[in-house]
Amino acid sequence: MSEYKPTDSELEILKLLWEKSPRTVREINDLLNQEKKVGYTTTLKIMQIMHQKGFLTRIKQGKVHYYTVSIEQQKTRQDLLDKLVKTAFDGSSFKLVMQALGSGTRSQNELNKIRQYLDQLEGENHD
Amino acid sequence: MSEYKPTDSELEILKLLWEKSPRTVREINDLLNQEKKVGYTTTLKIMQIMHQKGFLTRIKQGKVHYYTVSIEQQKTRQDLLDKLVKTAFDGSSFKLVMQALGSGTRSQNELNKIRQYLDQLEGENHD
DNA sequence: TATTAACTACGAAATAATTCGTATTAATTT
DNA sequence: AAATTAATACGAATTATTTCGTAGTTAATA
Repeated sequence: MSEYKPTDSELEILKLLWEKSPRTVREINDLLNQEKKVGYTTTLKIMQIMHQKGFLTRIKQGKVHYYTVSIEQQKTRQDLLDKLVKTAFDGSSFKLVMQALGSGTRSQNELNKIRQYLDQLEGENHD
Repeated sequence: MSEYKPTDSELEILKLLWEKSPRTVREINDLLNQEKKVGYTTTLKIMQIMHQKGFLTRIKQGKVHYYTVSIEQQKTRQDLLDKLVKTAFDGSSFKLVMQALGSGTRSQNELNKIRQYLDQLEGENHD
């Protein structure tokens, strides 16, 4: 039940690897540079640290390393949500949901999907 | 439309000041120390920085400063949510809501309040 | 008024995250 | 096989945050 709290830079890399794994440092760095200027060795270093933290696995092929993400996106998202709930929403995920619903217009479709999900949750509760 | 991104320590202090303002550094530090050990000058320094950043206003009375929080809890929460949506939920607050709903059992009452709110949002959309 | 107690200001150490330069190593090309 | 290219490893500089010691100031008290 360990908790994944990647930093912002790590999250940018995780995002790309959840999209597609494995990738090399070169590939990740090229993708990152479509957004902002960042040196190759910077990306390398961060990926090495992530590997050390167990966020990534890697295999060597020739001289390059192929990195694969080893933590689940869903679990990581949950950990980040939990942290936010705890630090900024008095520990109440209900409050967080209400606030999140309030921001941004939502399509009919989304609203319905949320309703469906609520029904489903209610069904589960009634055991 | 400036964005409030308080650090974790700052958030702990903001929380106490949203609960009740104004308060002195001494009061805040005492409250913090109910949770964890933290030196007086540490708290002082952070509150000084928060003041400098415009998160807090203060008035001097005798030799003590009375600090008041000057940023809205709601807006701060929204900024933190927006950041999380952007960095970890592909920019989709819908995804965040769905995930947040999934975690933790919710009371009938909460479920109903969420439904009510959805209806309200739908009403607004239909104008 | 002198001493003490409590506060603020400020600089700097400690910690964490990011960035990058340089040395080294491995593969490819000439 | 020598030179070039492209990768990794690693240490150190940079930046941000947190922590705290010390000096100085203000107010209360002896």
